[in-house]
Parts: sequence; C-alpha cells; structure tokens
Amino acid sequence: MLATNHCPTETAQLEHLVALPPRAAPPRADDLTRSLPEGKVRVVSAKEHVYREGDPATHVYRVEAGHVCIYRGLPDGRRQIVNFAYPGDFIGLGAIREHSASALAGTKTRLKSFLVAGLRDSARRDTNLGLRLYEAVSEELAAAHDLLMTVSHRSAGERLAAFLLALSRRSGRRGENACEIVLPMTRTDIADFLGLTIETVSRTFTKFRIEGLIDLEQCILVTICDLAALEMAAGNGASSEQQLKLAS
Amino acid sequence: MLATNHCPTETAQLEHLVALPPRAAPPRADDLTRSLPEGKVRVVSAKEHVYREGDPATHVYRVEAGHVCIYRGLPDGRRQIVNFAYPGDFIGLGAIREHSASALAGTKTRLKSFLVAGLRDSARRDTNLGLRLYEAVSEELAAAHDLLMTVSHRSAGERLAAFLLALSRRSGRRGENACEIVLPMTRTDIADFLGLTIETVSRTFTKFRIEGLIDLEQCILVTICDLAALEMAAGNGASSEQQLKLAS
DNA sequence: TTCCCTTTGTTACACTCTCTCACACTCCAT
DNA sequence: ATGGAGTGTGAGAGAGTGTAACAAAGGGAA
Repeated sequence: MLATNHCPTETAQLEHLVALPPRAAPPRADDLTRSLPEGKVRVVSAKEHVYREGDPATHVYRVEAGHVCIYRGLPDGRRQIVNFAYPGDFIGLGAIREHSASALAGTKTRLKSFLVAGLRDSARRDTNLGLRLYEAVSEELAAAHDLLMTVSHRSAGERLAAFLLALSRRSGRRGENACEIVLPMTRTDIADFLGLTIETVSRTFTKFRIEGLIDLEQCILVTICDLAALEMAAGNGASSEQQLKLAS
Repeated sequence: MLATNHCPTETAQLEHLVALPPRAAPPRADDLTRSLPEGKVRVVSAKEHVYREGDPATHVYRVEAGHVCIYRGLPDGRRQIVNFAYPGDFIGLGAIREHSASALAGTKTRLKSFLVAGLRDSARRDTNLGLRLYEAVSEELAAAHDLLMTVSHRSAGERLAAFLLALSRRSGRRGENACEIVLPMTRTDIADFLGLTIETVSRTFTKFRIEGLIDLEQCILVTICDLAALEMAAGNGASSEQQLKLAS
C-alpha cells in the first residue's frame, strides 16, 4: 500500500476550489428568491453552526459559497447528515416552528438570509410562492427517501459508489467536470451521511482505488476512472432509476 | 420456546379492527380538504397498488379506512417502506410530476381521491392552501429524517422498540389504548420499514417478549407491558426528543 | 366438512460484513 | 518542536444475515 494520500484540514485548499468562482453562476436559484426582498449576507466560519436543531425557525438561507452539513444528532453523539448544501441550495426550508435539524458549516461559508415571516407574508400575497415552497420541500423529501433507501438496504461499497455518482451528477449539472469530484467534506462527514464508520469509508475508498474505479489525490480530489464499473458497484445495473439524489 | 403466535392473513381480523369504527373521528383531517371539492371514493383491495413509482401524479388521496404502505423499490426486490398511512393521513402529496414512491394497500382500503390539478387551482385561489401543503410535506420530511436516523444508526432492538413506541403514540393520539397496539402490517412490512430482515424482526419480537417488555397475541396484537423498559430499549433514556415519528 | 396448498411466522446454525480498538502517518497550527 | 486533526490500515469481535426446516392458519376445491 503506497497510499500517501493524506488529508490536510481542508479549509485552505477549499477556499479556492469552492469559494472562488461561482462558476456557472448560482445554477438553479430556484427562483424562490425573486419574490423576496434581498437577503442579508451572513458569513459563518468552518465548524460553526448556522442554526441548531430546536432553534426557532426565524430565517431560511441560501448558500452562496462554501458548504453546509445538515444533520440530526442523537444524545450519545451519533449523528446522521441528511444533506450537504452547496452554493445555490436553500437550507432551513422544511422547518415549521423550529428547526428539525442542525446546520453546520463545513468550510467558511457565505449565506444570504431571508426572514421566515417575510417568506410567509410573500407567500400569502404571491399565490405561486407557496406552491414553489411546496415543490422545493417535496424535492427534499424525495432526496431523503433516496438516502433512506441507500443507507438501509445497500452495502458499504454500494453506498460510497452511489454517493460519488451523486456528487458527479451534481458537478455535471453545475457545468463542472463530472469526472473530477472535489470532496469538501471530511471522511467523518461522509461516514455520517452514509451511515458507516470512517474506517469503512476509508477502506472502501482504498478498495475502489485498487480496483481502478477511481483515483485519489490529496484525499479531497476523486477522479472517476471507470464510470461504468462504478455504476455497477452502486447497483445501478440495468435501471438507472434508483440513484441516490442530493437535494440540489 | 413455546411461541405459538402464528399469523393469519390479516384481512379478516383487521376489517373490524381498523375499518369499523372511525373511532375518534378522522383525527387530524389536516383541514387540507376543507378548501377542496368533495373527493371521490376509491376502494382498493389488499395487496393492490393505489399508485406506482413513476405513475403520473394525477391524484392525491386521504385514507379513510384500512392502511397503505408507501415504499421505494430497488430492481433486485429490496424495498424500503417510508411510511404506513392510516385513516386520516394523506398520501401522494410529495409528488410533483410523477409519484416518487409506490403506494400499496396492506389491507382492503377505502380512500378519498382529489385531483392534483384541482388542488393546484385551489392553491392559486386560496393563498393559505399552498402554505398548508408546504407544512404537510415539511412534516413528512421531518418524519423521513427520523426514520433515516433510526435506520442508519440504531440496532435492531432499538429500531423495533422505537417503532412500537411510535405506533403507541399514534394510537394514543387517536384516542385509542396506547398500550394495545394492533399491527395491521406483516413482519415483512416491518422489516422493510426498519431496514431489517423478517428473521431479525421475529427474533427481536421474541426477545422483547421473553424480557417481559411486551406481550404478543396472534402476532398482530402487541401489548406493552413495561413502557419504561421499552423506551430504554429504544435509546430514549434521558431526552425523549429523538423519537421515531410516523407521518400522521 | 375435510384435505391440500399457500402464505406467514418462528427458530437454529454457520457465515459475512461491518464495527471496535489500536496504532502509524501526514499536514497544519501554535 | 510539539500537539492536534484528519486519515489509512490491521486484527479481532460481534451483530445481523442467509439458508433452511418446521409450525400454524386461511382459502379453495371436492
């Protein structure tokens, strides 16, 4: 094993990989904000919470740069990341009175914040906004069901493969290279997303590398070498219907 | 092991347990239907689909009697039940263009159907309906996250205990006896909901019975003997915050 | 009714995958 | 330099699975 891919605290590298160019512009602004007053900018540093489970849901946010982990926690420390929010994504939408999940900035993150009260007012005036909110949350629901399917019925290899493919598709959708995936999140985050341990994630990465499915550099840059084999490993043999989706 | 709890096809028994008395009336009609024209009745027999994944989302339904399993399927047969819809619950709400999950009647089921087109029209007129739809789906999203947490990070015992407690709370909310839980669904359904195998579900039921947490009769009637111990088994030691919720 | 067949549930045993624990290594910040 | 955070890898343990066999109940046919 000549694996010399060791990972630095990712802030430094990611600042220019993620934050620098908004590339293909905020790709799908969901045009949710068009009916809203301009949001206020909020900057959150790495490992800092945007909001916590149980906080009153006063604001929703759109990620402008960086990335945010949305997660649920158990008192004993176990946690489940339910989504990684990238630039252009909204967070906090599903909250009624209080947030049902926590939002933790993975890297230094810039957000636009919108008042929930204003959102509801606008929804009462603009009859279409309510429907758009409804559709946005419906998409999140579908993504949650995808993740549920993946986590509960798939092996470690299938989960990681599905995850990489989901990130690849997301990159593609954003006009980036779909074969070069930047992983701004740590192994711990990936493990908490896929319901595995970091050791299993690490081992599975290594396995994929040895089998020639992927290439790993600096442990944050994944290159997909054999897309077909990766899809096979994800269990998307015939029907590519059942793919892991990332609310994005 | 003198376990002689064997389960009949459940239709006969359930017809009078579930369908007969709407008991405490459709408990939370979500008042979603008040702004809608009266829905048409549709009756679906046991093991028949209400709709399938991929079907165009033309209707949403409210369950009147019986119960419906909402599930996602993998081509190889593995499936994940995402919710059990009971009388009063809406199904099909989260679909935008086409259904993202299938709905299978577990027992003979009576539904009221509502046209999606009509729903959207009404939402454009009644500014509050859109928001109520949004909130309904948001609740489903929170329930999906609960299930995700349960399935990915909890042991078999914790999962089953959390499931029984969720059903118990649901019964309580409906004004029924919270300690006598009727299980209209099969072991297979429970397994597919909790991400386990039927053998493990069966073994865990037996374990709980031996430990005196529950009593089993006819394998469809569960009596909670030791609520505190069951909550302990579910991992709800101190904070009872993290409970499995059933969208209901 | 009785018999047969299908469906559903229970239990035992061997096996497998993942987790747990342990330690080494790299890079970065102090 | 030193410590901390993040990652990679190995050995052993354990929870859950898969296979298989059996039991019980219901439905259908005669």
